[in-house]
Amino acid sequence: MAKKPIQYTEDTLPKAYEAGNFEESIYQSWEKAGAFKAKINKKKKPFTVIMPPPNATGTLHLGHAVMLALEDIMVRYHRMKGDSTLWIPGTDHAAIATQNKVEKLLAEKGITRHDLGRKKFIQEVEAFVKGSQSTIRNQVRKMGSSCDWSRETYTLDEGPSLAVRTVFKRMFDDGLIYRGNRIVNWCPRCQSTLADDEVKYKEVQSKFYYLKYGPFIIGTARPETKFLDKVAVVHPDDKRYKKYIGKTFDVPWINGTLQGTVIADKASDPEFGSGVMTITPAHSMVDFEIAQRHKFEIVKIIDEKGNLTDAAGKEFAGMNAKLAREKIIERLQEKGLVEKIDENYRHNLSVCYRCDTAIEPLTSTQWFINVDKKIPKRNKTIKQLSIEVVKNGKIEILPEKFEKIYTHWMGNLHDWCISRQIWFGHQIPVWYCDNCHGDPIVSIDTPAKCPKCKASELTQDPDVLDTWFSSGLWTFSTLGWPKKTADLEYFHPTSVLETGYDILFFWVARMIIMTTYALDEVPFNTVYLHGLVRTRNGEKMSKSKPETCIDPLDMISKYGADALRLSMVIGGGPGNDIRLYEEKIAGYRNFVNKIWNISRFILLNTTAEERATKFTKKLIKTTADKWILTRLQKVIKNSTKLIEEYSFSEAGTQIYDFLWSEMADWYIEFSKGEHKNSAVLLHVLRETLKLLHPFVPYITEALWEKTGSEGFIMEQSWPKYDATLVFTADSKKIEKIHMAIGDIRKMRGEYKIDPAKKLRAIMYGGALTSLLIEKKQAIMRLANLEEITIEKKGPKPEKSLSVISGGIESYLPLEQIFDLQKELERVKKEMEEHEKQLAGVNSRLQNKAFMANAKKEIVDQAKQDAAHHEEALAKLKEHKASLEKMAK
RNA sequence: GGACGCUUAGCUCAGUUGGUAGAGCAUCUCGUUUACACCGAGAGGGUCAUAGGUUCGAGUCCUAUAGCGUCCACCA
Repeated sequence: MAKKPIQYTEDTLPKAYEAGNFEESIYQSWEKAGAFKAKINKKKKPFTVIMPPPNATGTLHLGHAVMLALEDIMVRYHRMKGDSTLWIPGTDHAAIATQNKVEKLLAEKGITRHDLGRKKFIQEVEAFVKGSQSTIRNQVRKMGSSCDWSRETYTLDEGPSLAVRTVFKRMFDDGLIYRGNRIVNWCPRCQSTLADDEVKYKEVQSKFYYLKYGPFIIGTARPETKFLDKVAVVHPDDKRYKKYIGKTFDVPWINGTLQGTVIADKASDPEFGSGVMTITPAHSMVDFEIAQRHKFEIVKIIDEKGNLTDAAGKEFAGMNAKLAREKIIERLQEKGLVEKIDENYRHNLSVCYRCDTAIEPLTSTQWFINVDKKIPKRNKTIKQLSIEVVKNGKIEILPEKFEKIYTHWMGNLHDWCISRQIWFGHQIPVWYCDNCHGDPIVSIDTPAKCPKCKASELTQDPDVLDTWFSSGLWTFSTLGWPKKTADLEYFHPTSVLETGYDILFFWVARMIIMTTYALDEVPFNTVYLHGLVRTRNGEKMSKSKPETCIDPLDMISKYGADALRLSMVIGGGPGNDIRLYEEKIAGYRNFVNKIWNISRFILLNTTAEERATKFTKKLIKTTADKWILTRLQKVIKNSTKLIEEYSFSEAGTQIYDFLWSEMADWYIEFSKGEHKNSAVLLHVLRETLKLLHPFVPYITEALWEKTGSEGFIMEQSWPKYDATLVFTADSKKIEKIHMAIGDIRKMRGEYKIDPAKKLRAIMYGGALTSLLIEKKQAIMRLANLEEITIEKKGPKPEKSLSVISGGIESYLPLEQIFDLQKELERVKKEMEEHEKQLAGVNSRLQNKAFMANAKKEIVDQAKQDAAHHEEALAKLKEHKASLEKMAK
């Protein structure tokens, strides 16, 4: 760091704070000093946050920026509070997303992954990841994130990979992971399964066909799946069809005649269409479940490529299912089986959330996690465990409303399909024996030979795991599990998980599932969910509309990371979306600059010796000193409480208001006069910088150094509320002085007195007279007076403007001004205001019910208010009379 | 279809257990006084979405309605 100058001058301190000149070097010196490094200290409480790992190949967007800002606030606050604080950064391999990206790059060269083969393709992906990983790391640094880089983890690192295989093996042994032929969401483009929540819906318009099915009319949007619909389902209570239940009959159908059976099941909605539906178990989730309940045969009609199977009959087999639709309808029409076709059917089409391709539900042999099976020895399902920890408060979700949403989602969770037919990711730790084709071999390490036939020709399952499987282990796989590390023992469960509410199900729920299962421990105690960043008009920022997007990196270089952080944190709460626009960021840049200039004033007006002197109570001198110290205690108390409650916005706002409206607008103004007290100026500044540090780490660190303070501000202790620095009575006196100055300013403004004109004033201060005398210079300067007469009390000066508030009477002799009429108007207006207020208060005081029911403090306050207004009115009345007399 | 949230000054939002509405930006007027024009002083601007109810008293609690939004489920 730069050498501390003995005395600052206008030249050594620039007028404006240029974030770009400070941020990088400050971050480097923190990192170099090891200030982010967490240390285990059993005497201290741990505070642990794991960073939701950005995609290794991504770039920083506003979602990351909000996340980093909020997490850094929590982390810096706890570090200053003295907790052993750990924030682990990391990156995610993001299986499908990354593979798609690399495939796209290869496609530009006309290569497919199959041309390369698995091994070479993975090398290609890994090279790509290595190249772009450093980008996101540096961008995370730019935000000022104080995370422990020595513990950085990548989801494909050896540690997390071992954790993945270990959990897989254990779940398999516990019978929770199984391989089964079940219906899954299949993306024909990605050629892979998707989890239920990776499916999105898109409204489309299509044809809807009404077909004659034996004695019934059935409706469908997808006739190409209906070849083998042998079962018609009616609602058990539907009187129209009761007589058919259990009957079988011949149905003329696409390829000849089928034998149809009618069954009853509540899944059929009597209100919808004709109230009869046929089922296609292999290609509809609902139908699959009905078929399972009734143990019907499940035949695949469409294969993984989207083509019709042999089950469609010779004529149709091998055709693309969608293209075959018209042909099938033609066939049905020939047979007179088409009742009618609705051309304008609107419905939701399920599509892949990655590539927007229509999902084909189909049956396939995949790996699943059974969510409804009891865990051996624990006698509970993972679903039950996951619901329980939220219900009993071991995990608190903020905002609270998401607890309900979470519980509902978890309650309806189906078995989780975890295998993906892609190459990039954690390959499933299962091997098949090429010799005896026995049971799958599940193993943490690559097995040498088949345990059954001892053959060494083993083939590993080609599939990889859903990326959320490894993310689900993230709180403990980053800490070394399955090894019993000191980190794991000390830092787990983590304290807060902070992330966007859009990945509550994808990730947060998965972490709860996996951690309660594997560790019998919650992954975190609190979940803080932030909202989406939107444009000024509330639109989503989307990459497809670049004009709506704000690039956080642009904003950092333009306004500084501190300003960007504030603009995303202030005005937002948990779960609420944040509207962000450039003027807002500029506004907080102005505040950051204000911090700079407050400090600049103090630095220019103090000596190096003063800066080296420790603050003690003996150095308190004036009433104003006591006032600012009292206000400081209040803001320390409030902001601490608010941060503890996760109300970062309100905490930040209070510190902001304190510094700007109290410290700068009043205390510094007072300090320009005869009562400058360097010790208090410096003390309040230092304490406020500490309070601000979690929000705006860079400028506070820069100024900490300039004030000649020891060490880093990020390593200082969080300010403590000190009741001995609270001076309530003196504090109130100062506020009355503020009011009196405000009154004179208002009179000048309303009366349109030339602002440059210095006035003469008379003030009667009553009990505050001595303080008025003490602050005489300041009052003259702030109200722009050339002469002031201060008395305890006295007769109302003839021919003068007057205002009374807080027990101080202020008069501006009128010969300086000329417009009597205006002053009369103003006095009338002021009287009206007092009368209005008085009427309100009196109506309450005269209300017997109010007097009987309201709390004592409220009644007392009302009485005081009434007295105050009455007194003011009396004085104003007198003043008005004299004005009227003059006017005549 | 189910659940939830929002509606407060022109804009973005605060408003703590019910006590009579606030901030920032924008607008208007004025201003170079020991930091800051990325600033200072002052002003205007709200029947707190609507209609009922509880209460001495409702922006705040309850009910209904409207508009907007989000999530879940997807209907063959």
